Amino acid sequence: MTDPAQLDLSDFLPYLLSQAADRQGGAFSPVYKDRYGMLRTEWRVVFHLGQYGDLTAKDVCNRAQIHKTKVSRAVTALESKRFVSRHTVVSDRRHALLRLTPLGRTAYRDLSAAAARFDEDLKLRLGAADTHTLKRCLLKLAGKE
Amino acid sequence: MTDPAQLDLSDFLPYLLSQAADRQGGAFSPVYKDRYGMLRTEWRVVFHLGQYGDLTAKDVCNRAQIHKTKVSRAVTALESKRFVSRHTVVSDRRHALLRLTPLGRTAYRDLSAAAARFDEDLKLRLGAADTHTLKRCLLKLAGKE
DNA sequence: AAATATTAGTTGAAAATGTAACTAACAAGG
DNA sequence: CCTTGTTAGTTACATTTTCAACTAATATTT
Repeated sequence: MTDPAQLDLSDFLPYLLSQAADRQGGAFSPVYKDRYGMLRTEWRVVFHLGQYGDLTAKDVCNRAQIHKTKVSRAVTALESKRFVSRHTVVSDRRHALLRLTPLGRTAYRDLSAAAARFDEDLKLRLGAADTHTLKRCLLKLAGKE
Repeated sequence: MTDPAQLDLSDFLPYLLSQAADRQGGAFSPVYKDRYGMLRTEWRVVFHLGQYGDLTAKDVCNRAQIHKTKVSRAVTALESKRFVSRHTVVSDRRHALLRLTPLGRTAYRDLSAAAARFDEDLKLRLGAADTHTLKRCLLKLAGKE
């Protein structure tokens, strides 16, 4: 019933990517979920603010390639959990800079340390050379080469 | 404001994986969406049935690592669109084998050919050697080594 | 064979997401 | 200024996903 003239499932890159992303994303999610009650998008916003300093929601959208409605909702949630505060820009009141609160910063440090360990672990499993190639390919496929 | 002692965002594998998966998955989705009005899970079910022949919903869940409720709803949709038919197993009436209809088989052939072209294209962009390493790594990360 | 446990699959309610329409603030042309 | 256009961000509504409870069929235990 199989059709060898066609593609092998385990050879289709979008499928492999999504399987690997689901699995690894799922393996990491308990860290931000259980420790801080964050959703994935919230954790990403925190990650970006921690890495790049204060950003507007728009900046986060552009850098992380997340839709503005998702970011908007994540920020609202992060604000109500006191991880992030908003600061309207006086010179253009359409913009609001997002800033980690002390609580948010603590969470960021903890989470990014956990992420670094997680990543280190994967590197050990894959080997340095393959990890390097893998990340280079993924950057390309993510459209950020 | 950045924190170099911590992890670089573009180095965190789960993040890279999800970015690459989103991008490539998004690039392929118009194919099954526009041509056959399928959702991603529906396309995956069709893909599995086309590749491995008749399977139960449970089989699809196991192979594709999709939750049973998602598969159940995808199958209902595929059935109403006449891509798939159900066949209760007489020896154990809890099971129902899923089978592509002629329409479903035609769709599968078309889609898997499109997928093969898509994949071939990516291979060209990444190069054969990197593609090979990439897929090997992804299989490992997907837990299917 | 009756009671209990498992397994396949479905369904309903709640949460999350996507799409489109919206508001508010600024910019630019007339 | 005053229409028109653009940009940042929110909100409303429809679609999807998730989680938990459920049904139906079979297996197991007593």
